[in-house]
Amino acid sequence: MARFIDELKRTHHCAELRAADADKEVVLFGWVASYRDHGGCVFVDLRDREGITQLVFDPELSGYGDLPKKSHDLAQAVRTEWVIGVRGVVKSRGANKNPRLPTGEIEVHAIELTVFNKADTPPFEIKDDLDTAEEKRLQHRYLDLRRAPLQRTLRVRHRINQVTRRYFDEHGFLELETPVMVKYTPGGARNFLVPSRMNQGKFFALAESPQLFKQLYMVAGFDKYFQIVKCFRDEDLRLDRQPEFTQIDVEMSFVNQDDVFRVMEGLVFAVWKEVLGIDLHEKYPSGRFPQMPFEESMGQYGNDKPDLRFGFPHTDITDVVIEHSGGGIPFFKDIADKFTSGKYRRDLPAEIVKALRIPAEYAQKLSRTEVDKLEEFVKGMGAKGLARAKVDASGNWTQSPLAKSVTPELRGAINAKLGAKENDLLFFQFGKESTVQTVLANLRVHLAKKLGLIPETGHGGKFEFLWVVNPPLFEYDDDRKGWVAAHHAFTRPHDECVEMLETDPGKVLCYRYDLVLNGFEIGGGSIRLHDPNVQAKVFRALGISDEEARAKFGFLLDALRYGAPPHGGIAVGMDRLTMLLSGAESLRDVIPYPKTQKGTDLMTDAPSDVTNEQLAEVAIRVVKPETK
RNA sequence: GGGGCGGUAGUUAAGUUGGUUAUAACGCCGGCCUGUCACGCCGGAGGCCGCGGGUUCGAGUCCCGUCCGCCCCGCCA
Repeated sequence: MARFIDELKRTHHCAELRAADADKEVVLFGWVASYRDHGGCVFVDLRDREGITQLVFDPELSGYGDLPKKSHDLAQAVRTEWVIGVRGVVKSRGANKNPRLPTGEIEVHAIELTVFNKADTPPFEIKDDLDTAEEKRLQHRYLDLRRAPLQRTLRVRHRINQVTRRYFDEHGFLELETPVMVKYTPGGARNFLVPSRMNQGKFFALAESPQLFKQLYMVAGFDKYFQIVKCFRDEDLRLDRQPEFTQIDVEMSFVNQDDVFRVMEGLVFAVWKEVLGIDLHEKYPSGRFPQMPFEESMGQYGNDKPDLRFGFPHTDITDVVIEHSGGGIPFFKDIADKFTSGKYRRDLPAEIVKALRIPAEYAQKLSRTEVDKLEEFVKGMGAKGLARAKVDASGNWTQSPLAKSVTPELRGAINAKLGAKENDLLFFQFGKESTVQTVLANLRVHLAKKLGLIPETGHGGKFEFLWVVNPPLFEYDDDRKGWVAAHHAFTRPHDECVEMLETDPGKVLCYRYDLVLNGFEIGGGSIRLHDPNVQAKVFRALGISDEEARAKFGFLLDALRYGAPPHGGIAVGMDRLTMLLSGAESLRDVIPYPKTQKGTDLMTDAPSDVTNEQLAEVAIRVVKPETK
């Protein structure tokens, strides 16, 4: 029988003891966060997942177990990150309280010590405000996770999971599972492939989402489903994108878009209340989040996930430029001519001109050098340059490459459309629509950060929720010169748009929606197509033949014919939600064991080579890339 | 696939126009100290300057290549 653990059980955790516990005999287990050797006595900060308790090794009291009696030897009793157990007596600290610790009123005078395990000096200190490179932290993630900030974050994840389960259970949802190993389906995100040993030469895909299976649950009559589920996408990583991530996945029958919104708003309100203690009713008294049409979002913010914590909307001035035949500016004239000659159409992707107005009060905070540097910033995103203009008292443009050539008429019209006033700063982007949108969307956020307009997230943070609604069902694919599904081919078009499926597919709007928080898309979903006739029309508009549809989605199409209820749902990015809720700056800070930007795990060194024998079992031969 | 930033003791950084012994702080080790809690004081150890090649009398520093990490575009909801 070991003395500690077998005989001496832990009585308290390290954030538990208070003045009222004075004179109790206690047993604590934990890690040595730090020690302070005062020659006679030694102070030790003992840490577990709950907090810190100060231990005192005093030669007057000690002498049992691993705790030496002589003061000189006490100094050697423990080292940082050793795992120890202590039996001792709780004592008030009297005048020596530490107000910064919850347990600061007391300390535990150690009588008996055991060293469960010694520890090598860690590669970085286990402290809250660490500035060690993320690369080093990921190599020793178990040590990084020992730090309080990450422990707090994972507790937030835990809370979100618990609140989610309780919320959906109370609202009549069933938590049902779906396969991770699924049939490969083309389109959408790239799948991770899993070779089948028993069916050599064939492959499973890791599910990029439970999409089809949750719809089949609806056909089966389960009515309300949810799942907290891992999903996998073999795409390049970003700050807010990991190849393996968690979704709160939801599907409901007999609902419209607004019904889905209400359920999800209820969940978000519950999570904010229980995790952050924030009542979102103060900001959203109706319990509802605002909604914005997709088109408006693209027009004003250049993307479908606007950060509404600050202003700076864009303005599309293509029409103004066309009206003035380019207004003396060669690049503008070139674009205007293509429209007047009929080469470009306003209803198809083309070249556009957009402007971003920074009001004088903010513009004056930007130095000329800073504004010059923006040129490099936008070039990194594919922009050819960044035309700008400072507006003077009489509406003239200064500090601008456009100032000399622009006609007073166009300048006046643009000023009027933008509401430009003295000392405002105008930025212009023109060219391919998608590039202009991306560049200005990022420039808008970049400037807001530079100007300090983006407040802290997390506790006490500012939260701006938004539903982006009614996007087009199709988007134009310039390479294929045709319409392709903007999301997937099973989103329900607005009823009044159904007849335009054949005549004017670009104008067809659909019941698809994204939940946006502070510039991040934290959820997305749609009302699904349950009517086989409309489904057939959508396939036709996409140029998908019956055979092709059958080959790709046969089982779903079959299912829809056997009595599919009207249904719809949504998936919330649980990791992003945690990131925004906890104020973390990266998804990697809220995922316990994340991948690097190259999709590798620095701790386990995955992915790794496998043997030829392993490959032979699954009938795979590695063909080395040709050497140059 | 493309653009940008970075890699120097265990960690974070400094390192001049190329110049002889590569600095500092924290950490670590040893000594002293009974009220610290970022303890204090004294001393010490610790370097493949990411890797490979080149230029040069001489490279942490300049050039070429390459690997790794991060941010962005493409891609992806």
